[in-house]
Amino acid sequence: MVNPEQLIDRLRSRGWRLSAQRRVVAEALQGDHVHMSAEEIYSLARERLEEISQATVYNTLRELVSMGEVRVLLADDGVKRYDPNVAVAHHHLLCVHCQTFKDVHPSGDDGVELPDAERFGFILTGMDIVFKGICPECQLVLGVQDHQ
Amino acid sequence: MVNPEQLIDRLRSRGWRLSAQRRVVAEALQGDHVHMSAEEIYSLARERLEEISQATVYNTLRELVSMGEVRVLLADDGVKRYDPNVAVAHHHLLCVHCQTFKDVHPSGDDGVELPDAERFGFILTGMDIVFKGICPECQLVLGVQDHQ
DNA sequence: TGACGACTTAGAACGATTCTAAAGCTAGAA
DNA sequence: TTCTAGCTTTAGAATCGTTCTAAGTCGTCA
Repeated sequence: MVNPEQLIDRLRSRGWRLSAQRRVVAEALQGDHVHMSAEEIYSLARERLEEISQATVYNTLRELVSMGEVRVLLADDGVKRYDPNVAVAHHHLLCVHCQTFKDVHPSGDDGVELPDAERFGFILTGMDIVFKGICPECQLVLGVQDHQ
Repeated sequence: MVNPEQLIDRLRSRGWRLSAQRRVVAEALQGDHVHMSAEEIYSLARERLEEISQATVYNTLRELVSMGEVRVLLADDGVKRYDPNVAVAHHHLLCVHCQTFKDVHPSGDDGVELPDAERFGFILTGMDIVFKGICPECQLVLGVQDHQ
């Protein structure tokens, strides 16, 4: 598990000016949540600092992403989710119904390679694996069963 | 290479009513293009059928997706691209600069597995692998070089 | 104290997509 | 052939997440 202070500590040590607004956004991110949307982060931040504006949440998130401290995930609904867990390599499991992401560490992922003939002259910078499925809560809602 | 008539043939044999508008959308999809956005498909369709409306393009694409004949890809810009090549299993290579997708067939992808302990009770329905990189055209634009 | 730069804010603007309500087509019945 | 019911198309409005704008606030350093 990630040290809950990690993100804020990293930001401080990078000399990032830590206003009250930025702090509540960072705190919301590093809590033990699934990866949240900007909207969810906004409402969580608001519980702690009522005056914070949506624009500040968006500004802060955009800045954290461009600093490389937070990663953006796009669910199938097109809405961005924010993943603060950049320090540890991992992939994702997405519920196709409720669009929730979970971090996962698949086996065999280091064996995946793109043959030269399929690189089309690209400079490769990364690879993401997304498993898709239906989470337990949505299985109940949908009335589906896991036959395995 | 996919038979260029495949998509339209499949649709016809499924009893899908093939209007002029739907035909030009399907033809645009199955041409030898990279995976296009709705906007790009609209302008291509328009070259062949000037009166076609944007709404029809969106309606048709949505229907093709829900029929399972076309797959949606979300680039990092949040804009949907449409992949008509559902018949053959494949993964994707995305240019992080121009957001173009190419189909690829990595090696070792069948060795990737999610351990039981990491499934969190999900019913798994699929796995997508997306390689990211910079395409040759964008390398020129950006002035970066491939050192390998 | 003043001034500058960084940060925040409300609200407008934006862009992709979906919705709405009306009009147009088409296949098959009469 | 004509009629009709249902599917399809249309323009434009609406939606929603996100970004932009321009003004206001704050903190820091001289």
